[in-house]
Amino acid sequence: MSFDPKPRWERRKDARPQELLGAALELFVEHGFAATRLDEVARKAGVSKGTLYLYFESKEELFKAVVRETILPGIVQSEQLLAQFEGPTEELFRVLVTNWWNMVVDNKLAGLCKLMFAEASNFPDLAKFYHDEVIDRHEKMYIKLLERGMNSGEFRQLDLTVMPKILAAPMVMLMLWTHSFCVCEVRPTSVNDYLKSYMDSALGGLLCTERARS
Amino acid sequence: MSFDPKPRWERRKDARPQELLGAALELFVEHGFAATRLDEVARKAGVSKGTLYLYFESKEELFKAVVRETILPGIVQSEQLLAQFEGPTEELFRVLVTNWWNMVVDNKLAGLCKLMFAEASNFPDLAKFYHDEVIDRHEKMYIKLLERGMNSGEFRQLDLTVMPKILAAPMVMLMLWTHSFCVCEVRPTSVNDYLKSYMDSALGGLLCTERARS
Amino acid sequence: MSFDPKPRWERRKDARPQELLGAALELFVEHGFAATRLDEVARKAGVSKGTLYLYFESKEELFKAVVRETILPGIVQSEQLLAQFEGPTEELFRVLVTNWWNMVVDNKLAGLCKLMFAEASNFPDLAKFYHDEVIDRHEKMYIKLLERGMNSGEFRQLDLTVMPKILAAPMVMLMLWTHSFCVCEVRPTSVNDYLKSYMDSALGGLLCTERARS
Amino acid sequence: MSFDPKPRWERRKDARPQELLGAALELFVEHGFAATRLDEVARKAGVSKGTLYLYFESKEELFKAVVRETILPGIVQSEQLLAQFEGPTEELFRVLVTNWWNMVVDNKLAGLCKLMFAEASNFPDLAKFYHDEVIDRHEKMYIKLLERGMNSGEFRQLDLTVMPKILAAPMVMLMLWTHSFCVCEVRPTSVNDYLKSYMDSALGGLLCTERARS
DNA sequence: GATGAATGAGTATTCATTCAT
DNA sequence: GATGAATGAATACTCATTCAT
Repeated sequence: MSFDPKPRWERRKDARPQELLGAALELFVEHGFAATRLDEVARKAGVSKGTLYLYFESKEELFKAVVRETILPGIVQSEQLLAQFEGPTEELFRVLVTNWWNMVVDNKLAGLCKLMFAEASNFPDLAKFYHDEVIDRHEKMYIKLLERGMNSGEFRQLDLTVMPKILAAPMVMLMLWTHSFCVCEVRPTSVNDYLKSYMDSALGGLLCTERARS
Repeated sequence: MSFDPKPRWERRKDARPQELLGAALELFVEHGFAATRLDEVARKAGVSKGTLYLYFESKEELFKAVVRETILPGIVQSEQLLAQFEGPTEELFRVLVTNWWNMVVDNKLAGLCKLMFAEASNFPDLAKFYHDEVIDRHEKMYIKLLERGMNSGEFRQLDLTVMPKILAAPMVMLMLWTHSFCVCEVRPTSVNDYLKSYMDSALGGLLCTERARS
Repeated sequence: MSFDPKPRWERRKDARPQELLGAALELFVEHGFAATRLDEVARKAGVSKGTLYLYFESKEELFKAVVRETILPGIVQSEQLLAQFEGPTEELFRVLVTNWWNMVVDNKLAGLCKLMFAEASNFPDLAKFYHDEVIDRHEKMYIKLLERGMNSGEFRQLDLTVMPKILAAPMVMLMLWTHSFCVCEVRPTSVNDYLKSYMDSALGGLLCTERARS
Repeated sequence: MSFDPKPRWERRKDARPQELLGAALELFVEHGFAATRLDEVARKAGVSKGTLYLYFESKEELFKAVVRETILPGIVQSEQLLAQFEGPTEELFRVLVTNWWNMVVDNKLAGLCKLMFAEASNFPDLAKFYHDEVIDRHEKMYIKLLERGMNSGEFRQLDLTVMPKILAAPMVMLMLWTHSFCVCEVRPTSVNDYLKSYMDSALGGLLCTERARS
């Protein structure tokens, strides 16, 4: 007969950081940086408040770690897709968009994106990081995409300094949307309809009229 | 006999100083809700801290009042424009967009918009108000605009449940942008170029190919 | 009939700082800097914890204020005495010593002195202040005293770089004593005996005059 | 048959590492009791934090052990010196003083002394120990010294209840000095000059022998 | 024995809110 | 009405102590 005393705590050095980041991610996304209590993060992660400080120097560092750990994996995937795709640029665009949303929908990426917009001005260095590692890389991808289309004659001539932002806007808004005004959304939008109309109208604006006509 | 409709929110004083709301608006936009100190608001408005409480029940109520008071004026102007305009829908679209940005650029509307996205989940009733009074009315305007274009044969057939959001996204993003990642923007975007490309590509997606060709 | 409701608190802008400093002085002297809780200081002063922060920016600033406010008055008095005294230097010495102790005995000066020795290394800038404003001025007084005695032929030639410290030591120790090991003092020393023997031996030394003469 | 007196405090382990006490001594002296982190003590001693608790029940016990272990060796040496010395009492006094400082200067005794004055009121039982084992024994030594001088006719008649304290004061102050206001000492005192003047004036006093005689 | 991850009570500090003046 | 001194609940962070490994 084995006696199984419930230990007061467990040693989980390796698993801890991810558990803490996970709990923090969820709460930061839900309440924002300031309104998230470290007490609550600790409780959600099933540890004591002090344990947080074994792994992160401060609330701010925890926040930064959350952003860094969560954001990067997604961006790499898109970059690979762009590099490897063969076929018409229009299709590549549709693939990228679909893939983007699939990546975003099942983790907290969208919430994190909202969080960054909300807190960027309070954390300039984090904003810099996010800008350089996420926004900028994303824009570079879009530039490559547009250049590909323009070079092949599929797309019309476009202003590459502003089009990436314009093109990405409806996708970013979709992400923000689902974490801000979801609370009061009366007619929940069909994401599939949204994506379809977005891709259609975006391409309508991108494609050469010559081609669009055919 | 005058009809006196009960307003949605109650003016506690007839002479409620706009200075308080003005100071609060600026600081809320600059620092966010949580990081804004009432001390600072009072100082900026040139009153004592206690005075704030003569006019607003709490920090939250002050925030709500700021949003409510500041947001509405803008939306009316656009609605009037839409109702009165005569001429091609394409031109109406360009006028609306230009007007939107002009309205937004010289007051704190853009910052307030960012603030709403950041705080919506913490203030459900405010989110509801914002959704109903701003987002929804804005979407209704866009629906009217699109219907006008579709009815006249200028625009192709569009999904009116999602296109308003998609169409507005680049404008909303422009507003968010200028209050979030401005701190680290290395290549400041030309707003004029942005608006031009936005209108061109949006119309490219909206217009009938037949017309777009000509 | 007057109704006398007990007010939740009283406005005492002018009296507060002294009350706070008084309470803080007593507790700092009793427990040292680190072991003194601001909670307790506030309670002793009859205010809430927050009130402390209306008058002092931090625990450290409170500590500094306590030292500054309490120390200086005493030193001025001794300086005046030295400047005005007429008569033999030996008598001046006895007057200064007696006066010193009288100043010290009825307020918390002695405790503050102990405190400074204990905390000096933790508060370098405060140590500097104390050194310059208290120790140094005190030494200058002793130098004047000794010079006076040497010039008049009353005192023998003395090393003025070290004698002030040596001469003051028994007095300083007496102050420290009463605030450190008082807790375990089995045979309480008679201060009068102490002062008498101190003055006698300081003036005359240990040796028999017969022997000293030879 | 060996007599095994129960020691006043119990060694918990035969091999109780002196390294722990050494590291603790240094840090306690440097930062004071409260500001010394056990983390740091452990790191300096090259052990883990938990290990400290194998040897000492608590931070307080560690502190007490540090004081007890460090203090005693010094005092014995002086006692032996006093018992064995043959020659004039004046010379014995000079030998004792010189020896005292030599003992103190190269270990942390002086720092520990300062520490005791600072913390005595927080550790009454430690204060008692220090008082009985250090201060009292020291005073008894001085009493013997003075009696020796008085009996031999070298010293004049002195109040033995207070003179030991008075006589020791400049030495104690020298120890405190070097660990308190050293941080802001502008004109560093020469210890040799200090000791010389101390011994001279203690023995001879301030007054001219000519005048003292009369 | 030794380790160091985990704990959680404790404390300085902040700031929205109240209310005596 | 206006003020700003006073409040005290709330919270980030620390660190002596414990105990699973």
